[in-house]
Amino acid sequence: MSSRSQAIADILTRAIIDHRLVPGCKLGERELAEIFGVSRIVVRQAVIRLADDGLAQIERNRGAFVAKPSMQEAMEIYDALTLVEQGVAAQLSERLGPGGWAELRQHVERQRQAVAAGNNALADVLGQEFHSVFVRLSRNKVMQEIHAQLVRRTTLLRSLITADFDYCNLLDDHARVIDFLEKGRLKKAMELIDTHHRSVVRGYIMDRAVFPELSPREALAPYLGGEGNNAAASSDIKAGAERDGAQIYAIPPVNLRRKQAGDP
Amino acid sequence: MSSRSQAIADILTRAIIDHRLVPGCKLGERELAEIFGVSRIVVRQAVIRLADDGLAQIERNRGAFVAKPSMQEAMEIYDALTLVEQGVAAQLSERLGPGGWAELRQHVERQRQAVAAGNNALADVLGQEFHSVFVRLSRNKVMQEIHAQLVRRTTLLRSLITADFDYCNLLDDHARVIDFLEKGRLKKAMELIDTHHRSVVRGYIMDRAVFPELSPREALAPYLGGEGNNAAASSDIKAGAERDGAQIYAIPPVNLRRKQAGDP
DNA sequence: GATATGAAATTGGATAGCAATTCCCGTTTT
DNA sequence: AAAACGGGAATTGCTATCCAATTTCATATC
Repeated sequence: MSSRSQAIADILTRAIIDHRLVPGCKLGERELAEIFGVSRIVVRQAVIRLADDGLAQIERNRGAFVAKPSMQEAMEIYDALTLVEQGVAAQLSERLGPGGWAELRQHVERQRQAVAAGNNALADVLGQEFHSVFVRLSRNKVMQEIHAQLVRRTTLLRSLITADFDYCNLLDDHARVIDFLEKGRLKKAMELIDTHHRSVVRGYIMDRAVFPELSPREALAPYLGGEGNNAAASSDIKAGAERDGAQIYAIPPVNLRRKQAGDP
Repeated sequence: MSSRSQAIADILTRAIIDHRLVPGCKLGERELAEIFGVSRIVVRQAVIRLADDGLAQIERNRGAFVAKPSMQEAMEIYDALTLVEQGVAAQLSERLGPGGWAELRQHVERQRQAVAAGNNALADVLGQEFHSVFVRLSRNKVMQEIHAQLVRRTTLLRSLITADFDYCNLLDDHARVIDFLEKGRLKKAMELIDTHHRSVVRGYIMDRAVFPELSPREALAPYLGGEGNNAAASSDIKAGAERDGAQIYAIPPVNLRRKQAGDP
């Protein structure tokens, strides 16, 4: 099925979006090869995949590092995500059948229950999944893959900021988008998608990095042994015992929106 | 700047979108390694890149082949392309300044001259380039990269079909899109983008291959300038007449996903 | 203290080789 | 004779080791 380098690329991707490997973290070939018990070449192939996905960056003769996106790039990613989801919304508003709307509502309901149960980690995962389900209903695999990549990159961005999400509010957005779309109020839905993402980015501006830096060996340990896929179960990471020396990657509080530099 | 495998991936990409390597063509590791004078490992890394781009497919223990997209996938690619360009159109209709509109019109004018001169090859290249310029004006690098990949895949599709394009007609579409957008008639413009792409797909009849099948050695010969690994030398194989621009190629000859370090 | 220098570490790549899988073709069986 | 079978031949996935180029860091020198 999947080659070994693909498997390793998947694990690294998982570790990155789980915030176990934080931006800037060195991905040394020799070290990773030892951790995974493979040769360096396999690791290199995996890292190339990550770089093509925008999750790592390779500097010649220096090695690979978990990508550290700039604020500019962060906004571009969210703009692209908005563009894609607005487009999908336009398609769904014309094409989606009752079953599709039901699936979306069911997903929102599951997230609502998670919030009610106080399971914020699960709610967070479901909140992200909603967008993927949304795009999946377009039945366009190419679009799905593009969207999935963008989502991975937004997840990476969360390592750089403290997100203080208001789950209820975002959840409400999801439900309202469904309502608007099913009633054919496409324009309203698209506006809401835009403001939804903007509100997420606004949460990003807040302040400082909170995820502790782990060594790759520590970070990857959970993915190696019994293959226990407890991503959703793993509760929040302790923010307090953070290494002081870690360079804080503060995102300057810039105005978010579309006013670009060369805007006439 | 770029590693060896990246350079080879670029050449292979170029050869594929130039229709010198046709879908289904075997990309044997040993053969390519011999052609490029590198080891198999470098070739494999390059081929993995192509596969991630959707330009090749790798079958375990069988090897890599130039991708042979299905009709379903072809439609999905064009749907995705339509979605992206409609979204960009919506952004540009609000944001783009006079300089941007002028650049677009200038591009159309150049293509018109090419058509008038009977240089169909150049007109074809310029026609594709228009879409890239269009997206570039959104000033969103992430979006540009997504779009560029989609364009590469549509170019691949042309190896599979008998296309007899009406350049004048498509050219006219470009001009009309600009007109609509500049006048704020966004909806009209978006409809036109849709029908524009649909008219291209309609020309696609995936019955027979129209491009002759070359052996990889023959196909790649033109890109191997004098033993040096100068990938840039391969830029003007087909659009040889067009050297003035030098700023952007019809299809980005490199995979732009890797971020360059000196990004201001 | 600032700079030049050299050793250590790391990456990019080459080569040889091995196990596994698939392909091909001749042989055997029905 | 046609189908089933089986054993190389070829190819891929991967390992191990080695080498060159580059970066980095520590030391020596001015």
